[in-house]
Amino acid sequence: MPRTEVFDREVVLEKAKDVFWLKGYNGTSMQDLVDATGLNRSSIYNSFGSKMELYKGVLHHYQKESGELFCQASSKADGPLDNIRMIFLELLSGILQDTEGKGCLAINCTTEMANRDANLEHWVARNREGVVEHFRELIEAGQKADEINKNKDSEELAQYLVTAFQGLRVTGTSMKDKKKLLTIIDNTLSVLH
Amino acid sequence: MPRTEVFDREVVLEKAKDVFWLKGYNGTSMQDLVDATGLNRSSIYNSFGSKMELYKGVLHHYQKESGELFCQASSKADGPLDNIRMIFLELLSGILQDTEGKGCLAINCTTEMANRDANLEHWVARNREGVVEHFRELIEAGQKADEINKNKDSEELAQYLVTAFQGLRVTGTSMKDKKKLLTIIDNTLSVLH
DNA sequence: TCTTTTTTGAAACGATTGTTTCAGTATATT
DNA sequence: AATATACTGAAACAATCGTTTCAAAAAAGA
Repeated sequence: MPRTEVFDREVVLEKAKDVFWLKGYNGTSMQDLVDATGLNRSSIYNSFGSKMELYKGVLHHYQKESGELFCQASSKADGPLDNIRMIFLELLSGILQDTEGKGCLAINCTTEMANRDANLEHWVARNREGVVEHFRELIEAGQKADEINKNKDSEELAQYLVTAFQGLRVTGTSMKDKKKLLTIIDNTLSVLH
Repeated sequence: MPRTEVFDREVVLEKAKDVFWLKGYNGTSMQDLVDATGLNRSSIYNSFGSKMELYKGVLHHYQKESGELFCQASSKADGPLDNIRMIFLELLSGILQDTEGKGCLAINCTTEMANRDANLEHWVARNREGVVEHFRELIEAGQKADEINKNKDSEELAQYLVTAFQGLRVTGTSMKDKKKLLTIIDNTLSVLH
């Protein structure tokens, strides 16, 4: 009976994501989204409701695929500690490739929007907790494998690593010296020993 | 002959700062600035030129007074290493007092605007360099006083500390657990030993 | 007090904001 | 092929955007 959606929802979210990522929520106009997605205004409202709902859809989509960085790191890594190092090296690679200065969508959302919308605030907090847990598991595995100091609390170390991770992402926006960024990573990871 | 300005430029910048800080550049309207400063629209344009020029004036004003945190830390500190710790504790205090979730104006500018305006990009980079230098001086003093590991490069440690500082500020926006934030600081500073 | 200079207030500017409307088109099922 | 459904396109919505305009008001020096 009904006509089916002619566009791929995931592809649209991907394209919308790029715009929000580059320009931020308030810096992105509906016209920007129309241009970027190729959809008509009414189609966007028909399928996503509003600009804010589209933004939240983009964040949800981003969260699903943000595990990619961790998968990539995991596949290249030799053991838990090296896995953690690889995560930071993947971040470094992302920073150096980020010629547009888009930064991190989650951090951009944190600094721009989290204090204006309770839903976004919760999303940011939960997203962070997910990364903390991933780090914690890697740290505990590293402690079992005697690669990481067993006297240190894995939760505390994980909180520390996520903070360092976010800091590196912010630093990488205004400072793209590879050598300096590498020494920052080395110093960061030295806490695990 | 001329009529003098009836308002205090610094006070206006201070009030405008609060709005930009809370809502971001794109999230702040000219009407918001009129309401917050109490000035008339034409007075703002007469004295500051445009919204963007006012924003840059606010950043300049912010930079001048941002040294306050470091002064406060310095006055309370007992030696260079303790000074560094005090800087992080002052940041922690600021995070816990920041009930509106304003975050850090410099970081907000970095993530929202630095990739859209070359002037702001340079401001962010120079602002960061200033903090790096302050940390480097404290580190070198700490090394001379045998409080900080002399085998580590002071510039590299300073870069690391600034990154950690920025990370803590971002983390503090979505996670306000004082105990956890304190252990993050402890882990961060353990690199200096 | 008169003159000169600048700020002030209010209104209006065109452009753009996010959103809605609706007639027309396209498609999957009956 | 007919029908039912919902997507598409273009125009228009009121509201707000950043900015400009200009006459009136205010204050310092003459």
